[in-house]
Order: sequence, then C-alpha cells, then structure tokens
Amino acid sequence: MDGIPGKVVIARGRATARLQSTELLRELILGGTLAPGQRLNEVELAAQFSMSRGPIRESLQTLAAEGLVTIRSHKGTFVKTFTKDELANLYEVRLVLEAYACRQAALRRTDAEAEVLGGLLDLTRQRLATEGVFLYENDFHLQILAMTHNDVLANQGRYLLVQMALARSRSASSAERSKAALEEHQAVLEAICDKNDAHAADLMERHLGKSYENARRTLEPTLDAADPSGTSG
Amino acid sequence: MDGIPGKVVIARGRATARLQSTELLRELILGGTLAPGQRLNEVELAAQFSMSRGPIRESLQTLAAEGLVTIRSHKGTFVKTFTKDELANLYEVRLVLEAYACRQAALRRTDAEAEVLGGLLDLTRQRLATEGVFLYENDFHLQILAMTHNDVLANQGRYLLVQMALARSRSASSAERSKAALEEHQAVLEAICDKNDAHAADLMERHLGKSYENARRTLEPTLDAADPSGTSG
DNA sequence: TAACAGTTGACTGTTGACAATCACGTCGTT
DNA sequence: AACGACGTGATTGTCAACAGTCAACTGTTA
Repeated sequence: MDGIPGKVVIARGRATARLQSTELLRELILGGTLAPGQRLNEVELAAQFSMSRGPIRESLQTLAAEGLVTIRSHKGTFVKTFTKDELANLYEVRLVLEAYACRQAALRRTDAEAEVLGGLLDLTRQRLATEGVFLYENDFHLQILAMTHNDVLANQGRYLLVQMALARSRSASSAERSKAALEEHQAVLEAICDKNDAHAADLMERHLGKSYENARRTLEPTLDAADPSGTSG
Repeated sequence: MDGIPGKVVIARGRATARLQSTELLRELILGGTLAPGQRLNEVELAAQFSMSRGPIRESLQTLAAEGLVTIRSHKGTFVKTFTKDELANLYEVRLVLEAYACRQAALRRTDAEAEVLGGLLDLTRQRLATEGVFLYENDFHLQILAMTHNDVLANQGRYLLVQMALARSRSASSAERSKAALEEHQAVLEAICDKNDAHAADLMERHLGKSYENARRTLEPTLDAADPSGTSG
C-alpha cells in the first residue's frame, strides 16, 4: 500500500463516508495509483481516508461488484488483474455492443449531442497537435453510448470501457496509433452526423478491431503471469 | 418487511455471514418474497438472519451494484422497481447480446454442451405437459451464454436475465405463450446442433421479440406508477 | 381550519473493540 | 539438512453502542 503517498484530505460536504471512499478508491484504481494485483489494506485505507473500516469495507463490496477489485475471504482485497483471454473476451463483447450503439446513436442523436461529440474531437486533435497526448478517447465512446438514449446499453458499455482501462493500464499507444485512432474517430463522427447508421457501425467495428490489435501487441508479455489475487473468494 | 414469514435458519458452514446474507437476499428478491419497491430494514434483516447489521449492509452494497436494490442515503434500501422504458431498454440490449451469443454458441459449442441444452428442453417439455408449468427458461438462456465460452458475454447476459426477471416479476405468460416459447426454444436448439449460426441468431432474435411483446401486453399497467424507491441515493 | 415550529421516534451512518483466520517464522525432530 | 508442529503477529470478519438524519406527529397560532 505504499502506492498512496500521504493522507488524503476529503472535502466533507454532505456525501457519506462510504460514497466518498468509493469514489476515491475508484479514481485511485483507474488512475493507476493502485496497480493491478496490489493488495488493499483496510486499516491503512481507513487511516488515509480519515474514517473507520466500516465505510471502507462497504466501498470494497461495491467495487468488487463493479469488477474493479477481487475479494478473497480471510485473505484480503486486491486490485483486479486480467489475463490475455479476459482482454480478448472484453473486446469481443465491446465490438458487438459498441457497433450496435454507434448504429443507434446515428439514428437517435440530437444535433446538440452531435456537436458535443465534434467538440470532444476538436479538443483531442488540439492537444494531440500541441502536446502530443491522446486524450478523451473514453469520453468519445461514452458520448456515443449516451446518444443511444438507452441507459442499460450505456451502462453496459461503460462497464466494458472501465474494465478495459484497467486491463490495458500497462499497455501503451504509439504516436502513429494515436493519429490513426483520431482519424477513425473523425470518420465515425461524420457517419453519425450524416445519420448513416450502417456505415457508423462498420467504422466503429473496424476502429475497435484495430484498437484490439494495438493493445495485444503493446501489452506487457507478463499480463497473464501468476495472478496474486486468485480467482474467487 | 412482513413478506418474510419467520426467522431464516442459516446452515453455518464456512461461508462468511456477508456471503450468506448476500445469497439469501438475492433469492428472496428474485423469488418474489421481497417485492419491488419494498423497503429493506437493516435491523429486521439482521435479526432474521441471526447476524449483526454489518454483514447486512455490506450485502446491500453488493446487491445495489448488481442492480437488485436501490440505496437512498439516510432514507433506506428498496427493492428495485422498473418503468416500462427500462424494460424496453433491457430487451433492446438483450436482443443484441443474446442473438450474438446464440450465433457464437452455434459455432463454439461442444457436443456435450448441446446435449445439456437438449436435456433442459426435454425437462421443460415434460413438466409443461404433466403439470402445465413452464420452467427452466432462464436456464436455457444461461446455457447458451455458457456455450459461447466467453465469460464477459455470459456475465453481461446473466445480468440482463436477472434484471428482467425482477422487472417482469408481476407479469404472466399464458399457456399458449408457454407452448409457443417452448417451440421457439426447440428451433433454436436445432439450429445450434446444426451449427447454423446465422439461423440460430435469427431464431433467438425472433424469440426475444415475441417474448417482449408478451411481456408488454401482460404487464400490470401500474408498472411505471409512482416509484417509492426514487432515482438515486 | 390551515399552516407552521418543535418534538419525538425510528432508522441509517459510523465507530471502536473483540473474535476468527491466515501467513510466516521458529523450533524441534528425524 | 529437510520436514513438520507450533506459536505469533498481522489482517479480516463480526458485533454492539453511539451519533446523525429524516419523517411523522403534536400542539400552537393566526
């Protein structure tokens, strides 16, 4: 647990301790501060978050159900680790779900939503040009999911995005891949603006296929090495 | 909370109190003992399960993340209720996911798995003929999901099945619909046995479409009346 | 009678203490 | 030296008590 530098100060608004710790832990895990496989010590977390173990334990239950951590009875809680097979499974489902979402987004979008998507892409292009960083990719996909106006679909898609962010947290994207991904996003945007649903779905499918290829190539070969968090608890 | 008759006796094996109460609550909710919208009193549950509020609260966190209950801060926990829109959204995603699952199951199935599916159907037919009950429908769909050999896909599908079971807990199926559903299942089975993936997917899509039609027609018109569990916590 | 402030009871949120379990190191035996 | 029983410290699991919040009830006032 030496991944967390010091005590975390919480702005005690009106949210409960449980909700705060849930959010905080989610950020620490998805931000990479808490690495996959790392053990989460309840006492230490409680001290760092300035609360007792009760709310911490309740948060860990939530995160376990969300698939971000694995709880092993009497052993401890660990940040979830992924094997290459699991990554492949995630991509397979994501391909199906997001291609469909893209199709429906093209059909159901409002003009305002399409503009938001375009603005997101402009921002990405700008920061890629000036700073060389490729950002807001997840936001792009989330916005498309929102444009389906189907909360169930959006939630399932978001789950897959989050899982993948964690599974790929040790992989990298080259500058070339970033540029290509941006262009693929641009093409998807245009198809959605044209309300060309079949084309939009096809473009998204190709985009995710290439993304998977890149992920598989750049992943650390140790991805499915010994898993300290085990399988069940 | 008068839905639960008396104290529930727990066979104290080696499972933790939290795991036992999670499983128990899941069964009570999906079995209909705890009806949608009903409030879950932590103190009463703790007494009935012969444990303290700690494990109960942790279980409720898990069930909330699974979408079976809704927690409202300082208000209480309620069995999740559904609106007609949510049911429509569930069916839309289920159609996409299960049609794809059926296609892949046809391609990836082992002979043993196909036999299990057939046995399930035989059992259903038998009990429908002798007792007039239509059972094991969910097991049929779960088996197909398992035959995709993709755990992510199977889990997402199972989530939708569970949600739908809860959303439809106040709807009914006529004897005619049961008979038709059985025949539709039979057709799906045959397509999977023939490894005819396109046909299998198509049949599943039609089957779920008809299932939705039936659900919409037979649902109590009060489904999206005032929601006592509110929207968020 | 209607509206409002204060009170009260029930419930959830949180805490610290205790019990149970596990991993690891130590010691003795073969 | 290798192996296994044992003890020990650390960590999770559970509990009971306390604190905070909310909703309903009461009584008062215009």
